[in-house]
Amino acid sequence: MSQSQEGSGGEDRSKALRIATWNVNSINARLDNVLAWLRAAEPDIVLLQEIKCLAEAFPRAEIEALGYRIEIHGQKAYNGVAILSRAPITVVRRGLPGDDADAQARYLEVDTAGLRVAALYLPNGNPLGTDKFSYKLSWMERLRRHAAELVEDDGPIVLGGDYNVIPEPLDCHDPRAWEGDALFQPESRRAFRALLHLGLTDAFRALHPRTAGAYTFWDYQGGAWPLDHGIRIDHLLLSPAAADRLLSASIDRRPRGEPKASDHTPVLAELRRE
DNA sequence: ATGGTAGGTTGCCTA
Repeated sequence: MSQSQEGSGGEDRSKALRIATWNVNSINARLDNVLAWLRAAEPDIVLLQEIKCLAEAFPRAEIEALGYRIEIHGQKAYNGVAILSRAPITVVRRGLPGDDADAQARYLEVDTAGLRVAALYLPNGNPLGTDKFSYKLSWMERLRRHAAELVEDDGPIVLGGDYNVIPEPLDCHDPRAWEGDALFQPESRRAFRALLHLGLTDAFRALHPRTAGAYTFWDYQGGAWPLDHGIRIDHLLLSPAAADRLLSASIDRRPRGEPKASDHTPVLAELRRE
């Protein structure tokens, strides 16, 4: 039997499924950067955060022209998440369950390409001692409860986004500089670990357990990017069935160095196709 | 050193 006869049906079937998350800090301010990156990186699924617009203001046509379907949970000026996929998308829910009074657009969950996928933009939580920090912690508890329900199903799930949590000292240039920050508080880190304890896998850290300097965010202020004073706060968390298919995980630093860059850069994972 | 930069509902809020 010729090897080349096996798997006839196209090279695409053997290529990995590429899923990315990127906080773009306004999709309209970032459109040229996003289009260039989509062409270069060729992801199959992209989770976007901080689109900062309602669905009707999203630059849908330009992104659809590159072959993506789009679903949006938008908000004017603040927050907002979207999911792009080369495969058909079915929306499961807009908004995180657990607080009907919460109007902030930070969560979108869909089925696409045989996966359950959520794009999330976790509250920043600064400054400490305010309702912003308590909102962050209550949002994380809502996420934990919802994720616990999701993982009861044995299917492949990807919960990706801007978690606004530095999981470990290894994930920042100078841990002392972040001591008073909501992103590095013991409560925030404990709530992140509680997600891992549900059986979720941090895709990047699982494959690069000791890699330092693997940042996804560099503040616009203080020369953080040229000094490489970054933090790793954008994460792809995988259910066991998704983690079993994990082939690679990486951070693409190039977009952060482009003109008019977002302060975040994309995180990518490759999953074996079923 | 409570600064600095960037985006949007801009002379203020969020990050």
